[in-house]
Amino acid sequence: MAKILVVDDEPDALELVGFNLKQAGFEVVTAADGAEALKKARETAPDLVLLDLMLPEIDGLEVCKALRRDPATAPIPVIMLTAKAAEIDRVLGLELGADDYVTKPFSPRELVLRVRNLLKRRTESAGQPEQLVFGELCIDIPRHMVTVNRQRVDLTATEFKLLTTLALRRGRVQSRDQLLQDVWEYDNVIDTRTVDTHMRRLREKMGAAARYLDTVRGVGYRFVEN
Amino acid sequence: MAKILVVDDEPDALELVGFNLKQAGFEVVTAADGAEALKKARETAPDLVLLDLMLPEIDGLEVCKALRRDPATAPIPVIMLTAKAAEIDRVLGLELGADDYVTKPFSPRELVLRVRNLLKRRTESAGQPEQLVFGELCIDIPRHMVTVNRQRVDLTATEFKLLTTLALRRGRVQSRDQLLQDVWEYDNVIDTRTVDTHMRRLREKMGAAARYLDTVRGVGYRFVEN
DNA sequence: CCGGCTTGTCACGGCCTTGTAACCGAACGG
DNA sequence: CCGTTCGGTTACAAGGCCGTGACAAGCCGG
Repeated sequence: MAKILVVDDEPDALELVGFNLKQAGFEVVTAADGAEALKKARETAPDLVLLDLMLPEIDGLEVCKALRRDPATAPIPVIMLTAKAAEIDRVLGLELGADDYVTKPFSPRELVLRVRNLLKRRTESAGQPEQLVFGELCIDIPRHMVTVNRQRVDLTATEFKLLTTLALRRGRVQSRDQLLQDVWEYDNVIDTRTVDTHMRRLREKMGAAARYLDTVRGVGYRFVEN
Repeated sequence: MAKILVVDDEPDALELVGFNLKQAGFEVVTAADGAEALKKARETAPDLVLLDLMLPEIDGLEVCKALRRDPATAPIPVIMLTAKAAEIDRVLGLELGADDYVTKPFSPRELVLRVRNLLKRRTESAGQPEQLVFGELCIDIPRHMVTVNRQRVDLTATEFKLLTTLALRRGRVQSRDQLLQDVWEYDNVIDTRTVDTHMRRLREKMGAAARYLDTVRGVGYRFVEN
């Protein structure tokens, strides 16, 4: 699902938070101090950072500021973890760029809820188009529905994901390996020829609209407009 | 249908507006000055106020402001009636809380149209609809009641929430995880197959109306209209 | 304290999806 | 013009997904 960097100097807290997030289906990366946090934030490109306010050496607020200064990590939302519920700290944290805060002790539910909310807000405001229309072809992502000439086309889950992945990166050629990563999600046990079979099934089902699916010999596939 | 309070000091105008609104099927209450308007607004709880800008003693703008100050009348939409088309007045009126304005002389059609539009906007923006009707299926959210072909269907709390969650996001496919989040509220201990069991129970109870509950293999469930 | 209702889990089975292998035509390079 | 490589096509077996029935634990009213 989403990758989360958890920063806390107490191993117990790290363990607890990590466990709950993993339970909720998140991928978890940890860091024990500010320097490590900044390093891992750049290296692993997490979708969200859970940052303890109280850290040795570098303060949590400093880490937050540093994250914001680095263009590579600036857009990553930060949730501050703090034991003090003091309003000053909250405001300060928000002013310094934290997107939300949770006070210790927190319930796992609350934590997961905050994380999910923040991620949802981000992805929503990132605003991927919900509907892709190319001539007679219409792809409605939330409805999981594809039509060609107003006629419904029945696609399986994998076929749909393959089509949308190509359509969202239209124009750009995607290698089979790339597609396996995006559509099959890092299941690199899978043969690259599998992609070909799925492309064939897609083309067969899409009839006239198959012309949007272009093969680039020796490289991969691409979605062509027009 | 809806109750409308018309405020104007000229009896002729009152008569004219009242007649047209009644013709259009509205219930009409009248007031000849600001004091009476405020009194009747509190007493009769109209769905909308049609307010002349030029009033003796208390100005229309003052009446509008007063309506907004009183919590009992604050949410009622106000349409301002004015002879001067001056932009300043319009902005002022809107800033002071009027929701729309109509300039005199106005056509009855225009007036009724504005009233209808404003009422529609209000009920729509009042957030979620209270009743969802799809052919033979009727879901009454505040009453926690579902009927199919005018026949009551007895749903448990979970079943009802599952149905309304799907119906409110109708069209969109919801993954099992998403449904667990929305219906079971972040109790992430629960098995995703539980959703299937509840869907089965829902379908069983809903008889003919089960056709609205659509399975999207490999993805989740969705509520389909028609 | 009992009995019924709600609710989460599990096992079973059919069907569809899906990954892979084999075959073959097309493209490409020399 | 031929050989090689790449990708389209076909067929198939394994496995996943989901509907279904059954069941036990929890909860609540009587």
